[in-house]
Amino acid sequence: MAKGLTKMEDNYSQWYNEIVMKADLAENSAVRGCMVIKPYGYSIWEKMQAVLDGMFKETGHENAYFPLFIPKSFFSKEASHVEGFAKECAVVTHYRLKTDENGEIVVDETAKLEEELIVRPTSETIIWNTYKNWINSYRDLPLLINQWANVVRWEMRTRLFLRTTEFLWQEGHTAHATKEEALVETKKMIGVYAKFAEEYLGIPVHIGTKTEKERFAGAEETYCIEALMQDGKALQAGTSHFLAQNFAKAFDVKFLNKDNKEEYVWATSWGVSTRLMGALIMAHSDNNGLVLPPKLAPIQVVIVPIYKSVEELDMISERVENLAKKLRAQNITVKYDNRDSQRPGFKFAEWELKGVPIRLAIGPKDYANNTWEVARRDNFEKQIIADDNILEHIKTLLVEIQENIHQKALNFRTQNTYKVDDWEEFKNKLETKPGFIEAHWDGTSETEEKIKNETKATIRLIPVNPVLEQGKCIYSGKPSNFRVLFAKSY
RNA sequence: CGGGGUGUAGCGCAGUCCGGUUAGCGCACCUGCUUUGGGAGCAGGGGGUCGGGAGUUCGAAUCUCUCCACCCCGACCA
Repeated sequence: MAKGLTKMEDNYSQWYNEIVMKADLAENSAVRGCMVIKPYGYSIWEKMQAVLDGMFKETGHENAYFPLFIPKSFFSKEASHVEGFAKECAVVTHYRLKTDENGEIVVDETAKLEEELIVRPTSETIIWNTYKNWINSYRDLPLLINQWANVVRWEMRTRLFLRTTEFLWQEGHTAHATKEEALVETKKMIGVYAKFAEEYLGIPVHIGTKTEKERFAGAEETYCIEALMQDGKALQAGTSHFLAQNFAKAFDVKFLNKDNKEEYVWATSWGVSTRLMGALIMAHSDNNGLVLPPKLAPIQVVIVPIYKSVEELDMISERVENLAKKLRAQNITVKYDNRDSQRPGFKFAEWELKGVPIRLAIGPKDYANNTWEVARRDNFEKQIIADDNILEHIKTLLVEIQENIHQKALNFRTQNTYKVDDWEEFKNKLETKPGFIEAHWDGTSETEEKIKNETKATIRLIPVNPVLEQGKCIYSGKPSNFRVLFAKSY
């Protein structure tokens, strides 16, 4: 058991916070609600970015960059959009400081902005204002743009990675000639997110649409992926919105079609954020610390030497460097932990805390026998492997660990997903064994609201292709044709 | 933003109620020696705006006011 790490079953949120900090992923900063992402944590984010960026480009998107500031007036152009974000905006009102008579630095009241600038909470408005100039003809469409950026949402309560005032994300903003094409894009991108979650994060996700209440401000349809965390709460891991012609109308973005007729452009937007870091931590980690899927681990293999003398270390180091070179040639990231200041046991514990998938140890015995001790982070199994086979073994093992992590998460989700048809059981499950609940719903916002108020559970999503079956709404008893997915959520 | 809690060395804490030597302890850090197959031992050493500001007092980590930050529970949200 890791020293000083709170157990997940004793206090889940404390366990989470400790992993984030002890594994050197991030820490709180001097600014309320804003975190410092530390190098180890940031390198995981960089890996996520690289993979996602590649997937966006494969699907025809290009990167661009739009301003951090948005004129206040832009927000009022789309009614539901402003309503959704107004309560959590940072506003820039002045552009100068001065030293007052007491030598204090104060805001120079004479330097007041004519129109306040909003620090973007999301970029639909500034982007659609720009698209107006870019789009004239159907030949300019589709316009497939993504931007990597930081955004600010002034949340009341923040948590490292899960909800910070400033966060990093990507936001795709596409423009299309037809509704059908925009809908295809919306679904395509939620598919990209789901593939990324399953294959890279190793997190199984459900795909579906949000209810009207939970929909993005300004969207006509919101697709989402939802994942289950180890405390039985759901986490929205990515969203893709069909914005219809709402923003085109708000910003007057029209194009001439082949028949020389003016039409409004159809829009989508989609995003994932550093919240994925939170998902990654909460989905896989254990009481020994972080567990990273090999595909996203900054260090895939760590090598710890065991020695008694400098001569012994030199001998071992030569063999280690030899293997490290071969591993790097296969694009496997290796860390040789030859610090003399720490003993092996300390290093073992530390690299487990940091989630490194594979640990190799080599001491005099292994050196003499031409072997390596191989330990996996996901299930703690140890094996002695001959030097001749070590390269192939590691390659296979990395694949195996990636799969095993995903499988474990999938098993967990299966064991914590319940079909419930009785209201009392519904409430009881949420209190005693939270997880996903598949239940019938009458399709009304009133019922959704009442269920939320009485149980804290929300409809996470409406399945894309629901299994049709006759049933009765868990709350109202009214008829329903399929089940929706309920859970308590982050 | 409402309720509760916390803030003393890099980390974890004692001291605060009841003001009074030079503010302690453990881990970490530095030096040396011995060690090294699951979080080493001994010896020596360095490090403090007691969260910030103002006030009460001969004297404040301790009392008062105020501001800030963090944690937990709600409401809001990715």
